[in-house]
Amino acid sequence: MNQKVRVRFAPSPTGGLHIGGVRTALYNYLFAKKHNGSFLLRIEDTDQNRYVEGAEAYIIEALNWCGIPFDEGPGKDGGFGPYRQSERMHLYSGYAEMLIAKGHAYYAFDSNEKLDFHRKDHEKKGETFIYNWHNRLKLDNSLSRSEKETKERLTAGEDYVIRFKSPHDEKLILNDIIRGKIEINTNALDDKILFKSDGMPTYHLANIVDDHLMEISHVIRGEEWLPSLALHQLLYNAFEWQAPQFAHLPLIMKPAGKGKLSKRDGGEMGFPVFPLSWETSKGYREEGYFPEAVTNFLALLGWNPGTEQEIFSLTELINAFSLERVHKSAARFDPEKTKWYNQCYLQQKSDGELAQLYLPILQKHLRGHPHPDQSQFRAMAQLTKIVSLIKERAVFIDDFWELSQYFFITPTMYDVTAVSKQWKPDTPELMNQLVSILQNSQDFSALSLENSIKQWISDKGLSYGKIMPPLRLVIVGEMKGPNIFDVLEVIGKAESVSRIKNALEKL
RNA sequence: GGCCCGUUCGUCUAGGGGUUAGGACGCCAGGUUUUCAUCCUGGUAACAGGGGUUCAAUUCCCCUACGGGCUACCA
Repeated sequence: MNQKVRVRFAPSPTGGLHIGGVRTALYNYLFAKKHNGSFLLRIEDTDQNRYVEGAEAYIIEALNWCGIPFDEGPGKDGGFGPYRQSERMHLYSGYAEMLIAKGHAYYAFDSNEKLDFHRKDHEKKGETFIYNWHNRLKLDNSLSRSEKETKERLTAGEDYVIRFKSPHDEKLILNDIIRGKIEINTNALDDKILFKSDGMPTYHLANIVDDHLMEISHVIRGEEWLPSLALHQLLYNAFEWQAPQFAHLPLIMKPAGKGKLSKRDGGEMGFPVFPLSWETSKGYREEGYFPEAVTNFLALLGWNPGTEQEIFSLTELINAFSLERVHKSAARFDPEKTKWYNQCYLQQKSDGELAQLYLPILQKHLRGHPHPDQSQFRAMAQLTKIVSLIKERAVFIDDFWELSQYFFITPTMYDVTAVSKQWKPDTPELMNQLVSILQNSQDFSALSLENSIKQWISDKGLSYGKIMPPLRLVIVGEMKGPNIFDVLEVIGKAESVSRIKNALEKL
């Protein structure tokens, strides 16, 4: 590659960025970093009607949260700005005129109503109305009217659009890094509008002009753009510009049902489709996913390095990534696997780091839950210990509370089926004896407790089954959790004893 | 309808003219942990169909089916 790699992610600020868009951004980012290139963010806000306040800030925040910040973009000028198309409006009309001057575009005056009528009329006959070579001379435009008339109507201020004059009977050979050679007959193409009557360029014009001006070397975008590739190539040819290389990414499909993943699927299907919450729809961040997990599963959705490795840091992804190994076929999104990724990343984190993340959540839960020993559990060392005991059961940090609440709050309810199964007539007496053993323990460490309790069990000729399950039941409240001796050590002698006594009263 | 793209276990995928078609998620079973979970071991399950080409096709070509995208003065 002799040209400097410059790629762009070019969303339109119409709402929250959905996860497919994040993947497109990610692939652009990985490709740029892999080739020491630049990753730009360009805001394509040429459609005033669909503009949504706050969407741009959302996109930037989402990219940053994912750990894939852009090198150039709004607020980060790299010499190719501005990066919002609304701030580049002065550029586009000149290029549209240039195309007209070269005979590659023309003015068209057809009203929306008229075109709608043609479309409906064709539809009735089972045909499709295409505005192109076969009928453009029968329609109302500068090709079908005299130069004089066109000029008059333009100066009179009549509404017009500028259309691209798609060639007739040409065979176009397009190239896509992922899909290879694609042949298209230009006869099926329509004369796309490049410049709207409101004075705004359409996507097609603005996109090509900006990609050229910003010296974009590779256009990496979703497959929904594949049908426009011919037009875009034709535009580059018409301008006599060198086109960038193209790579069209496979779409991400809904986990169930038909069609591509859309912004609405999140709420309906019970998993996030947004990186960050957007309006009423929860985001991956708010649901407790780690950004590393999100980028990891997204990267592997539609691409893989050909090895059996599944866990990749961002740096590893950069090193391993290549567009050639991106798939051609669409991938169905799998929420279960995304959870698995999160679980992997959670297990990889240190107990101390997890404790830090848990602390605010814990404090929220503990509010309004008076506990005599609450202060001691706020000590980070203690919390780190608790986290180390429970984390293997967790997928999200939020799971920690459910998994550890009995460390902080004395159980008041006992699992009913466990009670009927474990609480025998002689259990209270045995528990009483256990209380005195605990009370007499000088060393309340897990190891020492385990020794003395096991010693007692074997001295008395008791079975573990008579002691251990009921002990867990009275300490935890249910038949779950880490090693019971570790739990005893953490909650301490006084609390351990009082929990047994509580249970003796209640059961 | 037209144009374009695609098709390997339920899902994500590896592979590629001769393989016991490999891995991961999920699911199931066993082991460990006297609990739960983790972990380990094993199991389940796939080349859409039909024609070619070839000594040989899941792999190459064609057709069909199915899936998907586009078909706006939206991106």
